Amino acid sequence: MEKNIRKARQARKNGGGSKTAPNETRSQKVATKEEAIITAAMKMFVAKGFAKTTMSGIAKDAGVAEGTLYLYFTNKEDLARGVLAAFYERLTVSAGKGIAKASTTKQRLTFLAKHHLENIIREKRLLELLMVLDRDLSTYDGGEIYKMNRTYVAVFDSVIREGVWRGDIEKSYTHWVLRDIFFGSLEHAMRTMLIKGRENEIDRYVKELVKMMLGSFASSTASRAKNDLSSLTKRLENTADRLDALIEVGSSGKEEKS
Amino acid sequence: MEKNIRKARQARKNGGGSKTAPNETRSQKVATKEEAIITAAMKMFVAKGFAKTTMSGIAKDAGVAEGTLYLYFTNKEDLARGVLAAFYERLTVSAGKGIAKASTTKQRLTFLAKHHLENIIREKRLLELLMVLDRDLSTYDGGEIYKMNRTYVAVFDSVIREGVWRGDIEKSYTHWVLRDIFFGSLEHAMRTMLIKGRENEIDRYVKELVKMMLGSFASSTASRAKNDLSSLTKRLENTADRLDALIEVGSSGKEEKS
DNA sequence: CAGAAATAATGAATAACCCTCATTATGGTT
DNA sequence: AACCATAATGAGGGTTATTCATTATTTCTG
Repeated sequence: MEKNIRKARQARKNGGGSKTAPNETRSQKVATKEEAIITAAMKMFVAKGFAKTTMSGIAKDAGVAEGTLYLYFTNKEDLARGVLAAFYERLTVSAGKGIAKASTTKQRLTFLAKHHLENIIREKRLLELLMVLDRDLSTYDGGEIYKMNRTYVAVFDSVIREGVWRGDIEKSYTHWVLRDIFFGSLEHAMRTMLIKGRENEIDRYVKELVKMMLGSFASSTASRAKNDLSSLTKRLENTADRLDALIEVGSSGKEEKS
Repeated sequence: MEKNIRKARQARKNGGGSKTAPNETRSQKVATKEEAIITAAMKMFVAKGFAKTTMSGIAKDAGVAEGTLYLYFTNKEDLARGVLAAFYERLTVSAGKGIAKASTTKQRLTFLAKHHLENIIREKRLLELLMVLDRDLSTYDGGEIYKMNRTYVAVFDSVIREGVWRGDIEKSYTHWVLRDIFFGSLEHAMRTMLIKGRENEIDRYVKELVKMMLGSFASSTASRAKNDLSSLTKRLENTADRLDALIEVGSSGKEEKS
């Protein structure tokens, strides 16, 4: 019965058509309809959160009957999962693009942090979805969001891995601990920024987080500047910074000053 | 009408009587009844999350009629807020006790981190409440949870302040950034630990987080010098290699093996 | 202490919501 | 054109948060 629709659901991602064009095959129509539903749902979830979003409202906005929603998603939670998956997909793409343009570990981490923070601030309520859907943490592993989240986080992982290889990040840190520190900090920061109206301090926040993650290599060492080791460190830092600057100018024209 | 009950709600915290003793003044009775409601609600929220917790279930467990709940709390969200406030209150007390027993900054941070992580793992679903109630982030400031959260976080703040004063923590870090990094990391860690079944790695996690927060000051001077020398050497080699590569190629932004 | 006044508690009724399913519409195929 | 598998519909069932008219309880007053 609904099996065919569900199959079509997997087969999306290809049809880029946004509006319901006149000459579409049946499965294409199904795909665009699902997109319409997800779009409408995301709009409403972002605007009102999970509880206050109604299925009837989504249906109306997507231009389908209420019952139709249940052909594409088994229930409200499943629909929210679809919304989250789409969100992660978007994030993954834009994060990958940004990383490609940055060369140093510091630049990459900075970009990733800023990118993540800006996005979750813009769509704050989607994180509520994550928590609500985490209800069944045990079965989370197989789910769609989980996979999307994995591929998104993989972007970060690759930056860390290369950072360790380059010697920018202390290798004794456990990978997944670094991940939690990075994303956890940012998501918590989002909350306090929204509460306190500190959205304009994103740059400062990102700077400090990255500094902390890069640890002793990036820190000023000013307070300990008296012995040989410190001077050596400082000199090396200066060299590395100049090298970074050189690479920055050579590879991409834009980017702000450090 | 309900005004008097609400007043009594503020006046709780004093009557320690748990059961409904025969000789109670009216406001005491009200206070114990509210406690019963909050206890029942917390039990259910923790067990089933916000959405699947029903007001009728809470009422039955607390031994009151459904309508009575609405004399003490304006709605389900307000009740959840009360539950969260009670949770923070408990956390604040136990955190304070633990801090008093620890002397060094490292010990204190370690204790706080472990304490927080263990508690939010045990009562994971309460964080879902936080997110759901964050709906009205703008009005959050005046709310009850906000205040309780502030006093809880103040424990952490005092540790940090003293740590900076003692020279254990770099003073260039912004206070609230440190806070976000600390609590955000732990709360995110909780999620991944539950998903991946890594609850047994709490100690390792806490250790790394604290190490990162204390930065270069954490390790003893002797081992630090040795570590730094080898790290410096490696980093210097890496830098030199990258510089060579850069010179050879000219200004291509790509990076690969040395 | 009786009776009045104020306060607290109750639970049936209401409205809103998610979800099901019998029915109808549609697109492709022979 | 007639048929059939698939897609879409929306009224109705069951559940839930919330209200409010009514009842119970405590406190006050003369």
